[in-house]
Amino acid sequence: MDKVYAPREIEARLYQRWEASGSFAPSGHGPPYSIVIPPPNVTGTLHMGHAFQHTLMDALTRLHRMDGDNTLWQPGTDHAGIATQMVVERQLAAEGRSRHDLGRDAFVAHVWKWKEESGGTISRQMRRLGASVDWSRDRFTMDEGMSAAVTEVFVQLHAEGLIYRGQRLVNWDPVLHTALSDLEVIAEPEPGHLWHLRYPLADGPGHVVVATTRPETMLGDTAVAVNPADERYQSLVGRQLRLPVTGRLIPVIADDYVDAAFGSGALKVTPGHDFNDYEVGRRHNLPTLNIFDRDARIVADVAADLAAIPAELRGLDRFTARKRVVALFEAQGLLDKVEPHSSPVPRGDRSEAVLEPWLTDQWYVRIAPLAEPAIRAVEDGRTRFVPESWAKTYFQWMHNIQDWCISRQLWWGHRIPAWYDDDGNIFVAANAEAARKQAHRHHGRDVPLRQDEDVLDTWFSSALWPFSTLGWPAQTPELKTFYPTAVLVTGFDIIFFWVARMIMMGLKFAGDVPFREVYITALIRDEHGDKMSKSKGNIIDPIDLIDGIALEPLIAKRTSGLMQPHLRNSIEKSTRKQFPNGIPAFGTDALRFTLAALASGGRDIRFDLGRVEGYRNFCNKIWNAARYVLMMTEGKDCGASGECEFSAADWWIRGRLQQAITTARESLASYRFDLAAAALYEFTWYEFCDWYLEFTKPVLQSPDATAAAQRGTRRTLVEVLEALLRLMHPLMPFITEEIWLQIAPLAGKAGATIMKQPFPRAADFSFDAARARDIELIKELILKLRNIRGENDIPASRRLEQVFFRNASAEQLATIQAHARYFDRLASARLQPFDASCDVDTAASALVGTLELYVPLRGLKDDLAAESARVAKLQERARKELEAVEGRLANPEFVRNAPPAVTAKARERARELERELTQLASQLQRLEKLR
RNA sequence: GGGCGAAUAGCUCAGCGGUUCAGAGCGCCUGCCUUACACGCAGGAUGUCGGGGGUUCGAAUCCCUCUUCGCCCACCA
Repeated sequence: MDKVYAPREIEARLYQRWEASGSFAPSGHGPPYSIVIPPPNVTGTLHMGHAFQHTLMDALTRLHRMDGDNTLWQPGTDHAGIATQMVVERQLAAEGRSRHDLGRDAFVAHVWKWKEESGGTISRQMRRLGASVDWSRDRFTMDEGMSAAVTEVFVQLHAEGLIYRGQRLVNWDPVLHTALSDLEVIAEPEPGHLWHLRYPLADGPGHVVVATTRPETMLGDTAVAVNPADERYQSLVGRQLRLPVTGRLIPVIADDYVDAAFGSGALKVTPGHDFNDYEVGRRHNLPTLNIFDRDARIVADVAADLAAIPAELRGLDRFTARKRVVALFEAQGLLDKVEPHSSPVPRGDRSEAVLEPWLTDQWYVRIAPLAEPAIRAVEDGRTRFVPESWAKTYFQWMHNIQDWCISRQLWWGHRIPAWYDDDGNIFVAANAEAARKQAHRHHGRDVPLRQDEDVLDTWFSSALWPFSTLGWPAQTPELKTFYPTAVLVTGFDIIFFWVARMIMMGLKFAGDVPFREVYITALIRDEHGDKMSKSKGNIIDPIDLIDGIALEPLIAKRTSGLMQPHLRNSIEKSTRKQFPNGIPAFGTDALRFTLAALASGGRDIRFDLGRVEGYRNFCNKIWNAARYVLMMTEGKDCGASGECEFSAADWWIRGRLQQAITTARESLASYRFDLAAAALYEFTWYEFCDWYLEFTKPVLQSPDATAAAQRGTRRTLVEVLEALLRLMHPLMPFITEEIWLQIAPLAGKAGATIMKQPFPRAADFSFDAARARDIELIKELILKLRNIRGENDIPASRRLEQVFFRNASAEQLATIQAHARYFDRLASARLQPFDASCDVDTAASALVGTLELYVPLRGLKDDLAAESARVAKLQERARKELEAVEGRLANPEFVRNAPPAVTAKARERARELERELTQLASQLQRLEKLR
């Protein structure tokens, strides 16, 4: 083995072996355990969020697989309708072409081709992370099977009246030319203006002032509304106004929706281009005028009822039109005033284009009937959110859920299984043939049909993912075995988009909740707490943490393909500052362990490179511990033959391992990966390496140790390490496998891979608490000695030949004498019973219980100032604590009310501290006397 | 407007059904290349646990309130 752990070659070799041997496929005979992956965009690349979630899913999968469960981690990718189409269209645009140049069929074929070429990136990256997904079951949302499930669900929901086609306002993206669902709208306040416009009365002098952020929409106004209780306007309700610019007549109406305190208290009503106005219009039977075309330009060809739009405005973009309309008002003296005003502007989450409420025909899911059982499923715990507080978020949205617009005017996606005849009749069917039959029945003859041009929202197919990937609508064995899945691991950003919809669809079509638990992970942010994004230039590619990357390539990566090229310089600067030497290679296990260690219950994780480095060091620590164990045991008798004699240290480390196993198991069961990681780290480093390995040295390297004792220690060494590797394997698959393959035979274990070995159970280890107890005393004595040594600057090379102790119990005496070699080796000290040769006056001393320890300093350290300072510090500390404890004991309420165990403990502690203080005081006195 | 989080050592975070709970990593200080590991070893320093109030024998931990920061939903044109 090399002195330093070199992950790169090991990782590649092991993953290939695992995959080739089919180790990822379900095979356990225990209860089924399944996780479906949140399908990443097929065209995308892995980001830190994926690495994070995949690490956790893989840890769970490996844990359950080791436990013997019939374990499936279902992989797959999502066609990501809008995102993918945009990427491909951008590529075409770079060649000076548009999708319309190609035509629908050729374009879709083009996207498929590109998917085949680039779709492998994600799976390659997942392999680098060690993801043990069953690749043989890889799925894509537009596969035949998935598409069949989509059609089946659509047809059935339609048959039940839960999918309908309707004309209403939608969020229209005038750049992408598609409708969007409410969830895809991001509304952030943006600075703008509030224009106060005068609308003259039609039948006399005077006017009403309306305030608006969107003056251009006045071309579609069909009323002005005031609050019915607003006395200022009561006399005007029912009268007509002459809408400027157009000359149309519109009524003044009264509606509670209007806030009398806002603006002028009079609201221009544009039912065709505002969601609230649309509702007002419906209540008052107002006409709805559509003044924009699909590009959100003022309609160029003029419908009869819009004839009043002046020619000069036709065809203008809405923002140009805005300026023109304002100018027209101003020219006519109808512009009352303009105020700066900030208001939310709705933008598409993908295109970032300003959306336009637009009247169109779209397909909707009537969602309330589906939501109701999904609410109950979470209420009664059939699906449990972890952390639980996310259930509130879920409920809040579900209780206010709106019908879901599922049609998109895109080409990439599942085409809607609906056909139209020339009369506008709709035939929804699984395929064209079935639709034709329906039409034939309806008409009594064959009629020409054309299929709906639209495709479905990407999330429609995602909603079916937990059962469609398992073969639904066919009742496959996989579906029976693995549905419902055990847990969904995902981020809170898609609770509405995805989690809620899966629960609704799962209950509706698969007859049960899709997962028993939803573990909501935190969001990975950069070191400043900012979201990682391409445009901020703060993205860290998980693969770069694994392999490392030099500064220049990193800068190139972060600054290439920027949507806003002007950010280039600042990104380069901050990158140079943060990573002056690029990023070193840390290896997969270090990254995975870091991600697990960061997975506490919070919502945000600030990614800290220092942590990765620390855990890279941890990998190296494990590696070297294994090297040591191998050196000590390879080719030697590890207890296979002959009696084993186990030392106190051997028993002690078993006990500590048991504790680590228990903590790790409990932590993983409750998704506290951070606590599991901490338990493993602490056991490995602070107990196994710092203490136990050191305890083995005097036994294994000393000629006077018996063969039985050496066998016992070797056996413990290999057994504990072997179990520890299994314990760590779910989080650190590579290093554990690499070492395990070498250690397992020594521990008497056979197997081709650690992956299929049982995850340790505390009960696997017999443990003798009484035998282990000696170690606590030994550790404490060694720590005191080291403290004295350190504070007095006595170099480690200087042996403490004479350390005296007195007031030891018989048991303590026996322990110390039996373990002389531990003190020799770990503290470089020799302990002996107190006698007259010990010069107490010039000795450093310490107290362990009643046992007094003396380290004569004469000849080692003649200046006693350091020792004085050390003792004074201890005294101060003890005095403070005693004060606190006595204060508590002096309180009669405490003595009366606190549980007896607590008061007894406090009294005991007080006695201890008093003893300590007495000793420290006399010590200090002696030291001071000599100075 | 409604809902949800967070505030603990210089930094990133544990601890939050109450009495050795004031912790970890990184950073910092002092010694050490002690044949598993300098990606290391040994020793050490560091915080009125955001402010205020309350409950209690006892609160970082429970309750109220304030301040600051963040997120989600709704959106008064």
